[in-house]
Amino acid sequence: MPAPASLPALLLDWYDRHHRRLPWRAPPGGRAEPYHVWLSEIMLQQTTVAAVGPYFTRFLDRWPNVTALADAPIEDVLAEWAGLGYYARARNLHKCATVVRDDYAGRFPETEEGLLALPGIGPYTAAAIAAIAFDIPATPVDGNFERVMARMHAVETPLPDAKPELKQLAAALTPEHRPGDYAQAVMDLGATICTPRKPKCLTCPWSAPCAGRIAGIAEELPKKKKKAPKPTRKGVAFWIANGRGEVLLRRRPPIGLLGGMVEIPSSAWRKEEQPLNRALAEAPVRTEWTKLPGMIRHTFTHFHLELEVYRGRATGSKPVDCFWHPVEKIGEAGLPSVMAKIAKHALRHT
DNA sequence: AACTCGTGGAG
DNA sequence: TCTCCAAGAGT
Repeated sequence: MPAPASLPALLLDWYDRHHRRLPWRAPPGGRAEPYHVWLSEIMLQQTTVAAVGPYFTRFLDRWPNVTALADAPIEDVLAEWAGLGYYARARNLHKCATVVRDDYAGRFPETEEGLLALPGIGPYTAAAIAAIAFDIPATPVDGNFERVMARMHAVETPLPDAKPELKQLAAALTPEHRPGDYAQAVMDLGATICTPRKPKCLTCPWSAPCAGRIAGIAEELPKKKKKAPKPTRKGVAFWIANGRGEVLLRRRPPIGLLGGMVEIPSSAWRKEEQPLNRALAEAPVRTEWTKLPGMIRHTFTHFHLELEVYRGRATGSKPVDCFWHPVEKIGEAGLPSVMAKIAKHALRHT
């Protein structure tokens, strides 16, 4: 009578039969490039595989290695990242590339601790790169890992309080053999079988030993604390054209919300409705304004935004902190999504 | 420790 | 429409 397969072995067997071919994964039998693993893991932070795909391909096409990325102007990196969100990732991505170029001769450090010290690389990403690129038995505990462990061990403590316990349970299970494939297997399991809603326990390779399934509470796990409701902020955006088919844009301050990104100038975004003349006084130029119909609605991580759009023409010199950009090339301006939404709305009413 | 920081798809 | 949420990190 053969001994029952270990949990990791069970999952690796499932992974070998079901794993998805993704642009950043090495072909079967091949070795994953640290640069590819790093770039994909940064992009995948709080971001879906579907959203990352085209960005990863474009970055790799434009900057085929970490030194090329480090040599690029930060403005180019931010423009290429536009639309993917969480722009501090792009700022830290470029900073990290320069550190790897200048302090590590263009090669990523091959230890979890070394990776953890780099900008934009936290506990999850350091473990992911270590395991996937360097075959180190590290445990990258992401949302998938937490959900799978909470169910497997029927942990009823709500997140985020349960994080230390879930991390410990995950680490105790990490195999010495194929740790990178194992980590990706757990994440694939969480993404396709052990999903937040309606987990497919009938086809799960870990169904038999799963305490959450046995107790009939798998779908209720992990428990989470309730989130605070999002407030709404309001403002006025300014679509300002000149006589040469150009629109006035501006670069935001280098930190904070949309830090370093190109924007369509707007008034401050306030919690309360503001008098129109106060908002217009915050425009980068003084001119005659036409209110465009409708409104822009956009939701950020922690607040809703409502923007009215006013169109105007600039005749004099441009404000010092702004620049002109051809309207027909607005798609290449590197606008974050909320700004692209404003531009689309303005062009529809021009 | 709690808060900030985007976006688009799913239900 | 509205909430949830996806391979988290920095402060």
